[in-house]
Amino acid sequence: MSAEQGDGTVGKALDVLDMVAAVGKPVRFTDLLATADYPKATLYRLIQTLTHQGMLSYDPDRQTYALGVRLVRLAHAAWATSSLAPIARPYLDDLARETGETIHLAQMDNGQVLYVDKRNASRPVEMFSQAGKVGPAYCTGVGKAMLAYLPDDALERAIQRQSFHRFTGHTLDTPEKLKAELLAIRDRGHAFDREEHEPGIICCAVPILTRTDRVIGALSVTSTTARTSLAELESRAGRIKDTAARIAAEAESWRFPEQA
Amino acid sequence: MSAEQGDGTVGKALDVLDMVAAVGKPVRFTDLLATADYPKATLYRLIQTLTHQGMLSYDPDRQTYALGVRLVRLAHAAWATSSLAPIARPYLDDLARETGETIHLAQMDNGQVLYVDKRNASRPVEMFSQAGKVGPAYCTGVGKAMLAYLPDDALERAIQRQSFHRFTGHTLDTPEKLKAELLAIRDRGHAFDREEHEPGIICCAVPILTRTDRVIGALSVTSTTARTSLAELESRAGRIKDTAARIAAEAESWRFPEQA
DNA sequence: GACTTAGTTTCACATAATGGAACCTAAAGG
DNA sequence: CCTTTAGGTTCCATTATGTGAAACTAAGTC
Repeated sequence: MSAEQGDGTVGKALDVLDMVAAVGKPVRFTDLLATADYPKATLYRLIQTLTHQGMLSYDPDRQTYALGVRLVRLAHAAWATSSLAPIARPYLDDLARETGETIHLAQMDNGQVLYVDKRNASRPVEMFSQAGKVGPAYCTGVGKAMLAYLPDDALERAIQRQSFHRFTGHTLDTPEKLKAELLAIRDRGHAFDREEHEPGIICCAVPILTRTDRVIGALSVTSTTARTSLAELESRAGRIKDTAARIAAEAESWRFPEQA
Repeated sequence: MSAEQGDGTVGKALDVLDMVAAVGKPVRFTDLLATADYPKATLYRLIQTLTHQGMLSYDPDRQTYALGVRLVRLAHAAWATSSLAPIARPYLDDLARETGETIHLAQMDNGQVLYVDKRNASRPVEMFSQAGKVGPAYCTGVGKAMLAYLPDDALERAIQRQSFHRFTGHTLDTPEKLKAELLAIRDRGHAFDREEHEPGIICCAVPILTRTDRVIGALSVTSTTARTSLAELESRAGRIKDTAARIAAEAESWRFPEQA
């Protein structure tokens, strides 16, 4: 939530956006001033610029700032541009229909898991209300699936900077346990979440890999211990892997259409 | 598509994002260099910064840049922060179910219409694939509904800078015709789109207004001339207005909960 | 009418962005 | 095999841009 102090002015501006995003509702100038430790004038100009650029919107009645419409436009493009999300859409639909379970599509975002899309057993797409969330990598099915297939150096870095929090009694809470688990995952080709993040919630996840074995995402089928056993979920593993492979294939052919 | 040359570095950086967004698929450095007229080194650093900040993602295999995940996170927050979209969601569902027609939720974005959410008669939410688009204000139902309730000065400005393009034979193509139409809309409380933007497409739209009559969005029921007549659509007007009023009420109470 | 509190502007100053040019590659051409 | 070209990256003197303390204004309080 605090300033990352990244690259120059642009970094600061994006910082401000993050702060506004973090609050989750329209903020007054002063609120931001309190959160950010930028001097008043600096923050002021930053906000002015962002507002001017359409990244923030200003409500003159209430004197509040909120994230602007330009973001929505950009995000729309991001979604469309992403090789993964739009391609995966119909596959997620199928998988959700077949399994009757909750489906997650995730990508790696700087050491964390970003849920990119979701299908809910009961309700249809909840884009933007459920997707877009981030979560820890080391204790979610999709997170572990992606970690397991990271190149060694990237994995090492990811593990080193990871801080472990025991969400439940099952959470893997040391680098060693995690590494052992990742090896096992690589071995069998799919990951489980055995109530490691939330009690009662289990899942089976597979990585989505390019031909060169680069991780571009992960796919999971999630359920509750009440509804489904881990063994039942594992019986789906083949089907999930198949789906992941199809998505990967299509993503690649779409993304690199020019090659012979 | 070309550089807007706005405020300083941040403006340029956002410009770059727009350019990447405009292409709609991963771009190489050179592609951008051709589009932007920034010097090589400048653009390079800009891109580096954006990549570093997670606003762009870099594919080292293909040496291409795409819009980054941070954008998705921010957009998620924008959606949640928006007083309108998340609140309107269930109402859109209801309206879609009742009418069996396509429903649009729109907001004003700097003189243009931004579609924020959509329900399709047949298919469920298509968030991000359909919403997020922008369109002209003067020849869409939602656009005119919002224009009609703008304060006089803002309206005047909006009309002045508007350039009129005749999309169909029915498009209102002069400021005068538009003004007359807007008065009529204000009079009856709802707007029509009489195939003004796309042939065969008609709609009935109402503005979403705060207690102080500020426009915060618009809501429309869209159909085709083949399916539905304008009169039939108008018969829904009361129902749509009612929905708009409920959305407005909830948006306000949520946004300004502190008042007595 | 003095006294906070919130937002906006100023201006001397220094950082951070600029961009021409040089420098790396790696692949294409002779 | 050596050259050329094109794509990509780094340098560095120059200066435009952004900085932030402080001054200022406009509303609320007491």
